[in-house]
Amino acid sequence: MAAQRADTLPALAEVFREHGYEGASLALISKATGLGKGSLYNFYPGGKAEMAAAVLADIDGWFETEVFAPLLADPDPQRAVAAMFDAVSDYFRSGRRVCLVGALALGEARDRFAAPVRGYFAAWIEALATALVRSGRAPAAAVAIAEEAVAGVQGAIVLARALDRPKVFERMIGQLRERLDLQPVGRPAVDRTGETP
Amino acid sequence: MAAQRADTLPALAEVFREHGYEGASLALISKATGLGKGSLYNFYPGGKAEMAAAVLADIDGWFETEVFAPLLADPDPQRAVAAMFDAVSDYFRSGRRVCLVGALALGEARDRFAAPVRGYFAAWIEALATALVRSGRAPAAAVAIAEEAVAGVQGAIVLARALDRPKVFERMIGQLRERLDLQPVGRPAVDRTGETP
DNA sequence: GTCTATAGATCGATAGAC
DNA sequence: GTCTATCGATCTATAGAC
Repeated sequence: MAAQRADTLPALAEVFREHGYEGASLALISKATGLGKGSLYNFYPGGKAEMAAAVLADIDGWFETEVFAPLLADPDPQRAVAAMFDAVSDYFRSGRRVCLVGALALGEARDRFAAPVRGYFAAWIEALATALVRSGRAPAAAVAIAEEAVAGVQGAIVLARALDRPKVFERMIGQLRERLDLQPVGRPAVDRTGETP
Repeated sequence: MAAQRADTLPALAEVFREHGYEGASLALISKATGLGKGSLYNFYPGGKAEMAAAVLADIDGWFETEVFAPLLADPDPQRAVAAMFDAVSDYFRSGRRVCLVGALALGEARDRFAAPVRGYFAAWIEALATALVRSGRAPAAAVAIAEEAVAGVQGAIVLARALDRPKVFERMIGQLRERLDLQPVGRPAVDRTGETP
């Protein structure tokens, strides 16, 4: 059914997001991927830890190309920042979808994945701060604002899930947009369920 | 060793914070509390679920009396909001200590504790919004700002832990203080390790 | 490459002595 | 009230047939 290891990543990511690292048992993973344990260990000899690491790398790669790279390279940094908010709002399904990286940072397996977790957030903050500097902000202020925005996204996910109100996520993203002096670009909020990592 | 069930709550809370709900095995809990499984089931016949529920109730009670009530009742609402930031900064150990309620909202056991998790955040937002209204804000704006502040605290914890930089937490709390037009009251940052839930 | 069967450890929970 | 012993279930991981 799964010709390559990469084909299993979306299902794997969903299981880890929904159940956490400890809660994602091989039985759940087997059901979600449609693969027996033997097949899973064929793709991931390192077992569950390697599966989670592969998912993290996949997520990091997606953000790298879809979010961080445009922030660093788009000739119009303001537009790049606006596109970032569109992308994260889509990616996190208006807060209905958990950020696996953030959940791992809070959760039980924190030490095990400390390096990739730190790298993800550091790259995000650095890319956003770079865009803010290119749009005219002072470097020190840019970093502070970037940290505030990235943390704001994470906090919005926590709060929207805790209250079970996706509108809270949307409202907070809107507030962050305003604080970064941007308007939504109005990209259609297409449903991309299962498409992105 | 533990004369009453309440005596076990601090150790229980720490285990759940450090390992999450699924990761907090009875073996870990037994070691942290110094009690055998038999004693634990004597205090908590419902097992691990009842232990976590008791911890959540304890945390909620602490915030209710130490944070929410002053926000609602302090004759000087500005001072109450400033005291709130002092209290949460102490409580979360500058981001070194995870918010168990937030972690549960993101994590595996989300559905099981949905009601107390929602109640905690709803009470916090309502109390903060009330204080903001009493200090002169429009009701609608007060709720939006309160949500932003509560989510900001949660995001600050995620980011500070992910980056392993407590200073990030402190800086973000400072930004939130400014946004709510407040100055730190300069209460000494005493170490209260193990004292609060 | 995928499966079933199973090992070995650990899980939550219970029973019963003291 | 606290302990030890233990149950049955579930866990991760492996072995080996196909």
